[in-house]
Amino acid sequence: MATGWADVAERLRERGLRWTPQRQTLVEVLSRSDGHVTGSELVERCREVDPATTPSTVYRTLDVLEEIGLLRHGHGPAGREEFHVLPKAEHGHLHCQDCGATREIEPADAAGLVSALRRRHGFEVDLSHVTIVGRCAACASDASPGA
Amino acid sequence: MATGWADVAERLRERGLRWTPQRQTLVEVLSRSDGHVTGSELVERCREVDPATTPSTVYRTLDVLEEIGLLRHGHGPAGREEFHVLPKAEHGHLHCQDCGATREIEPADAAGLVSALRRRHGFEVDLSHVTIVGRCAACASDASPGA
DNA sequence: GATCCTGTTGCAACTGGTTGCAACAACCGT
DNA sequence: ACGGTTGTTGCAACCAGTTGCAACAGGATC
Repeated sequence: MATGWADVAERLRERGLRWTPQRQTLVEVLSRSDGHVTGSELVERCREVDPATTPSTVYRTLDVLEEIGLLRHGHGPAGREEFHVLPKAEHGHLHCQDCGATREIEPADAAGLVSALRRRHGFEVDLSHVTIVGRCAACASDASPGA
Repeated sequence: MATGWADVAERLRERGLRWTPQRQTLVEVLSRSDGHVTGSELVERCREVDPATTPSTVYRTLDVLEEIGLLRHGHGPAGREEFHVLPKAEHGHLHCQDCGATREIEPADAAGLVSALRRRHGFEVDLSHVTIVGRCAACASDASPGA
C-alpha cells in the first residue's frame, strides 16, 4: 500500500482526468483485492457495491488506472484478462496446465532470459505481462513417468 | 512437412476419429498456412473454400488436430487465440508492445529460464505456449531516451 | 447394400471483452 | 452559483471463442 489508493483522485486530476463515482467504486473494490483478479471478477464485485455498474466502464477505467501505474494486466492461460493489483515488483506468472495453479516468477528466475534477450535481440522484456505455461512440480512428476 | 498433412486421415482413424469434408477443408487451409494464424483467420479462410463453414466446427477440429500434434496454440498479446502450424521445434514468441512485431524465441534464449524454473521450482515449461511481451530493439531505443 | 454405433456437425445461446455514439456530468473559470 | 469544455458514462451492437444438444453421417459389421 506504499503508493496506495489514497491519492488516486489527485493523480487523475493531474492529468486532466476525472474522479467519478464509478471510478471510486472500482478503486474501492481494487483496494480490497489482493494479487490477481480477472476482469469479470471485478465487474461482479463492483456490481455488489453499485448494481448499476456497466462492464464497459469498468474495463475503460482499468485501462486508465493501468496507465497511471496502479495496476498491470496480463493474459491468463485461457486468454482471459487478468489484473495485477499494485505491483510491488515486476514479476511474471507461472501457470500449470494440469492443476491450474498459478504462482509468481521471481525476477531472479527470469534474469537469465531477460538479459539473454536484451543481449541477443535488444529486446526489453515486460516481465509483468508474461505468463509461462507448463507443468508444476507435482503434476510433472505425476504425469511424465506414467504417460 | 516432415510428418506432414498427408496422413492426417489415417492418424484420425487410428484413434477412432473421422475424416469428414469439414476437416478436409480445414486441413487443406492449414497446409497452405505458414507459421502463425489466429482462429478467426482460419474460420475466414475455410469459408472461402466452403461458405457453409461454422466457427464451432473449426475450433473443435483445431482442438482435435492439436491433440494429434499437428499444431499448437498459444495466446497472442491481445489474448487472442493463435495457432502455430506444424511446429518444427518448441519455441515461444516475443511481441513488441509498440510496433506489434512478433518474432520467435530460440530455444537457446530460453534455456536459462527453463532450467532455472526446473531447478528451483520443478516447473516444466511448455515453451510453445509462451508469449513474452516487451519492446523490440528499435522501439526500445526509440522510446527510452525520450520518455 | 442396409444397419448400427458413435463421432461430428450446425444451431442457438452464452461468456468475456471491446467499441461507437449520444447524453451526461466533473471540474475550471468567472 | 452558473456555464462551458471535455472527459466519462451507459447503451447496444459487435467480435472471438465456447458449449449443450438434437440431428446427422462416417465407417465398420453383417
